[in-house]
Amino acid sequence: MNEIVEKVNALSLEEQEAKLREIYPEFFEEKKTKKEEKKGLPPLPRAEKGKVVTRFAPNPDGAFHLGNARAAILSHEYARMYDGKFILRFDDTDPKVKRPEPIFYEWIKEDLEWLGFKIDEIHIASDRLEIYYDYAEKLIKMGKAYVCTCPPEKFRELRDKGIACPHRDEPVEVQLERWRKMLNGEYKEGEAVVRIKTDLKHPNPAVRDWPALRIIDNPNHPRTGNKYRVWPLYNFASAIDDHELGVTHIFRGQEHAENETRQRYVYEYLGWEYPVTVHHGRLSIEGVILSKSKTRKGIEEGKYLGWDDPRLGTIRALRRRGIRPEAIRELIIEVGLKRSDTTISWDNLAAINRRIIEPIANRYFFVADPIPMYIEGAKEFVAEIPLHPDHPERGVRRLKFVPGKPVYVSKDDMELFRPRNFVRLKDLFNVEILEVSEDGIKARFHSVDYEIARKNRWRMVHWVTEGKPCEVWVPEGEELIIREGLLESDAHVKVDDVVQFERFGFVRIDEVKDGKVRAIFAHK
RNA sequence: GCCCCGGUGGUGUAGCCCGGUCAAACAUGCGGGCCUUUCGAGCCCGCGCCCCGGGUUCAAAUCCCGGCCGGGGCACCA
Repeated sequence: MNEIVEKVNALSLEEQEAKLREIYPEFFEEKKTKKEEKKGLPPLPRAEKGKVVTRFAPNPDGAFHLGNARAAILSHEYARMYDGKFILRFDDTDPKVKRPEPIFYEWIKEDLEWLGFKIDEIHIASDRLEIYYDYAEKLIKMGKAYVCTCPPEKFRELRDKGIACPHRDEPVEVQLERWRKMLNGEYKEGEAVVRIKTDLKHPNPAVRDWPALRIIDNPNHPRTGNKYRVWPLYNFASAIDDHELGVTHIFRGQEHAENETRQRYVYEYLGWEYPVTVHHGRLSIEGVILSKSKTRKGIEEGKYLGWDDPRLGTIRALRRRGIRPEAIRELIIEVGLKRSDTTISWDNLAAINRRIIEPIANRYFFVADPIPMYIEGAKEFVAEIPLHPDHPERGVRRLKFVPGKPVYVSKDDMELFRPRNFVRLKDLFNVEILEVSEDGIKARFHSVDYEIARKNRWRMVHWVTEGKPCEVWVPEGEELIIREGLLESDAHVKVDDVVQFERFGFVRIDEVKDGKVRAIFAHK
């Protein structure tokens, strides 16, 4: 053996390769295909073209955010990749703790569509309660489920010891009677629960005889009101529906990994095949709160302006900032289906987004915190500046300089305005700074030629003459900074435009009202 | 405490299943240069990583064992 290895090692790499080609040509074939698979998402196990069915099952108790987007985008992406079907299923079976709200059913659908999803089917769990009841009854009849009336603490105690609760092994007729009492309202909330039988000695106590349906006295559910008092829990409704709707592949966060173990019992009892599951890690974005409960609290306390507050990580907030759906999609695909948690940085998302919006965003001058600059010795001049430097065909904006009237420059450039410094007003002319005071800047016309500024390495600033009022909201962590300023008057922007304020950053126009513009900062 | 799952540059991912082509690739970031009427974009150069310790092997980021660190679950929530 060693001898052979010695021999092989004695050969040069080329010789080894040549020999290998001779005796095992397939080796090289395999490598080629491996390389090609690298782009985009990896192939899905047990997936057949035309037969893949995926679903996204959010609880409509809050707005859709970047964290949820991972499961949603992966599900949709694979459905398309395999010419399959993508289902949106609202998991609204908790009218109490995680109470659904009507508006979120709409918003989630809208947000998915904005992301470019084609939704093949929509199902709502609260419409399907009777299906769950049928299966519950079926499982009870099979002796695979029972009605437990132990107080929760009592049950937990027994469960941890691996002991059956007193109701577990009672005859089916007794179970059915109790099941009817649950449905009839003869038990109050908390008095009875349907449990799925599992291995009582399962190493993980959390999976032992898990609860499948419980009672809620006054559900006042936004869709079904008080029609139903018995509600399925997540694991039960989800297990039934994934099979009923023909789901073949499930994408969900790793926090659900143990739920798979639980749900498999139902599949085993009913003789169903469990879908292929992919558990991915949690996705968060640097410095942004995604948690629905924290977001809701912040809104209630008045800290945030709403679910689309630009500081938030909801899809609506990102959209409002000028993040494009393709950028979000690209980001999620890049992060892929890794099981570990990932915290992506704003830089990362911004870089992807910038590449997408840079070619479409027209350029304008926005002067934040304007300071007047009085220029002596200059003649009237109209600056004609392309809307986009790489696309002259889009036309120009015109900014007119009138002698005797000041131009406005930004306080952000203050360090450049020192007496005897030279600066170029971009696309206008070069000036020498004479004096800086509280009232403004005094400057003297120097020359028109750009080459002069370039050769002397004079810095360039943007400016406006008579701008229109404009404010830019700049989210910075928990803060929302409002920059007041002037937007060049020839900027014909409308709501939803994504533009670049030169030397300031990319923004999305959020509102144009009474001649005043509000923009939201996306990124540099 | 019990039960899962992870750990590759500052950040995100590829490679791990099937050990050698990996002194590790791509993107972003940072530093520098070129170019350019945006200290923008683009182009070029540079910086920087296999959690630790053992083991198996001619050969380990890759396989095995142990540790450390991180995440998740242990709800009549989803």
